[in-house]
Amino acid sequence: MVTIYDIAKEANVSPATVSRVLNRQGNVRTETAQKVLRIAKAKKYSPNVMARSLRTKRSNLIGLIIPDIENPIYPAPVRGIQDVANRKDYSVIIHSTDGDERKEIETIRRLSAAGVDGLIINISESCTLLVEEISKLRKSSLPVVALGPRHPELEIDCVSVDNEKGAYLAVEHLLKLGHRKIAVVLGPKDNLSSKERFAGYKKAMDDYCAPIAEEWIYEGSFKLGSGYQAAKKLLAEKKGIEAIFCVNDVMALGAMNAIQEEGLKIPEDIAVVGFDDIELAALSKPSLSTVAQPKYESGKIAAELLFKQIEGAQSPGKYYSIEPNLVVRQSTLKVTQINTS
Amino acid sequence: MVTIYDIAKEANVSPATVSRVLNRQGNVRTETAQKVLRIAKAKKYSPNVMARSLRTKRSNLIGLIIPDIENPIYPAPVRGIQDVANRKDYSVIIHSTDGDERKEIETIRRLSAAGVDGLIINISESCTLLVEEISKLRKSSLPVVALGPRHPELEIDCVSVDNEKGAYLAVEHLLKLGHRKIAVVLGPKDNLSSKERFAGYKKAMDDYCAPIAEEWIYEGSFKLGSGYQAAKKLLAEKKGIEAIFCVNDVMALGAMNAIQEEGLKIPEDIAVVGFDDIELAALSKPSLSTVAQPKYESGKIAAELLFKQIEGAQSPGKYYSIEPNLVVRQSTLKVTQINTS
DNA sequence: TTGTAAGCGTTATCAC
DNA sequence: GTGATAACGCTTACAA
Repeated sequence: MVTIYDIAKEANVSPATVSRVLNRQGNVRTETAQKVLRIAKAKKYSPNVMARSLRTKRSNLIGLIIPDIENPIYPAPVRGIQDVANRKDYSVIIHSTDGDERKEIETIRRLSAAGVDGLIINISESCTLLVEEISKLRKSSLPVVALGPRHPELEIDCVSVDNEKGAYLAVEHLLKLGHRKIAVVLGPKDNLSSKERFAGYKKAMDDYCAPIAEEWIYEGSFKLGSGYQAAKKLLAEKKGIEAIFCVNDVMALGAMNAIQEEGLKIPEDIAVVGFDDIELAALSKPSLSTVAQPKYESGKIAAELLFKQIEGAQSPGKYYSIEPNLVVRQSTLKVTQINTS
Repeated sequence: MVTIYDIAKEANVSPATVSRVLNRQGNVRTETAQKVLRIAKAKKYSPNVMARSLRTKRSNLIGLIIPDIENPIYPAPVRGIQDVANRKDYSVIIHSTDGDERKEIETIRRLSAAGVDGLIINISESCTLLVEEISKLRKSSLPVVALGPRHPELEIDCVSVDNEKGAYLAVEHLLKLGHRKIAVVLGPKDNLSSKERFAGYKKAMDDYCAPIAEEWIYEGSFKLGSGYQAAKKLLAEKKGIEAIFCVNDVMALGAMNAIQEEGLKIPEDIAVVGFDDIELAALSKPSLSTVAQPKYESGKIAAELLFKQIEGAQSPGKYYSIEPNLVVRQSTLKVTQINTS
């Protein structure tokens, strides 16, 4: 490994000067600077990042904590984060914690000990210990931003899609199509996104004076199978349901499978709408109406907020809400529209 | 920040002793050790990783370079790598380089300068500069393993699915079903996986004495649209094709869309088989027969190989081939089988 | 069993 | 403009 001392010796200058040149701090004669640069290049010098970090307290690393990179909603925001980080000469360390609070806390500690310059965390459930841990980070003045639903007690920058509004759009769409008996398939009960989306469902139903029956509400797990189960159960009970709003696409796909297995037609017999707009949604038969959220964008914005903090800005714990938009496809077309499309 | 000096002072011992305790090196009286541990805990000491790395030349970081985390074939191996790394108290830095050789080389340099203890690289195309760069790493004795197709000139550990065999299985399956005129939709022409899969196609055709026509070979881009285009073209030319083998599922899905648009039935009129077994494959209508590869596993194995090197094993540039397996679904059922299933 | 002290490769504060 | 030199926080011979 070649150090600034090696270069200094060869250039007949002090290591300090070499450092100054390499960091373009000025205050060096152009001649000397060029000599140093030339030698550094010849010797293929590359700075020791560890040593530099030790001195400067900057690692050019940011940490990212998500539940699971295998969940198809994460790769896009991750890529958004990578892109802005890499452009700033930063690398990103990614941990999948399965939304397990203990793992999350452990990872937070590990990463802050590793000296990351900032942290982006996706909080899926509201856990008190986790919230405490994050508050500690804030106090230690490590830049942090939350990606995903905001936790009410957490005073940190947060970027998330407006889940309530998205759900409202989806359900309103069903209502406008003339449906009244609209079932809803939720995620795990502590899940923040699910809660927000459920709130949107209720608001839309209220606004359109559609009564909500307890028996239309099904608590799922975000997984394909649970959407399938939900639809099977809902149909078996013969509640006369006209449409189903699933709080994510994966469950909606499962539900569609179940509905078709029962010999019913979508959307003629039952309309289905999801949430997320995963790639699959456009390709299923029928294609799935859903709520799209700019996922890459949300990662990008989160990273930009983080870098603002890293570069010294005070973070007021602002909430950046991303506008969702409704994507109408075949799973909710009016019957009369079907032949036309 | 609390350092070992703070603890040393409070415990009336030397920093060296604190270090010994914290690293459980033994040679410390149990009493002293316990006192140190207690104080460290009370003061919420956590070691400065930068300083430690500077001394030990170990960062507990590994780097991972892939084309694009948004490509659905990567999250699973990534997760496999994360899991084995995290269990060993390592974190993983992930870069998406879009398979751009310049970015790849830049990232390799950045990561090795950052002091990662090892590198896992997914090489999708065979670029001479990249190969050179990787050889350099090997010479500098940085542990490296390749994930994905092996580059012939590269003497490094490599784990990849046996693409040729997988393709062979897929095409053999079609042949056994009685098809002879089997078209193939390839990826970009320099892509290594695509080449290997094409080789499997040819071998199977040869083995079953099925002639191959130049006009059945279509060069795609791995993207949905290119599968669609391919099928449209193949059908328009009326070559009497009976089946299509697409070297990845995404193109196969596109092809199925096109076939159905042309009013043809799958598999009655045309059979389709893909490669990858992405989640979508099971859910499409009809569901897609394809070649599955244990993706999570492959990441896991790659990481395990890397850690063997990190822990001191010599790497002989071994090639670990992962067995693919054929998944038969509706897109290739014999007509007579369809009603039964 | 414990302490002293010399680095690891930088950066940054002084002087000159 | 440039050069000593003292950190940064840790590990590890070598002494004691």
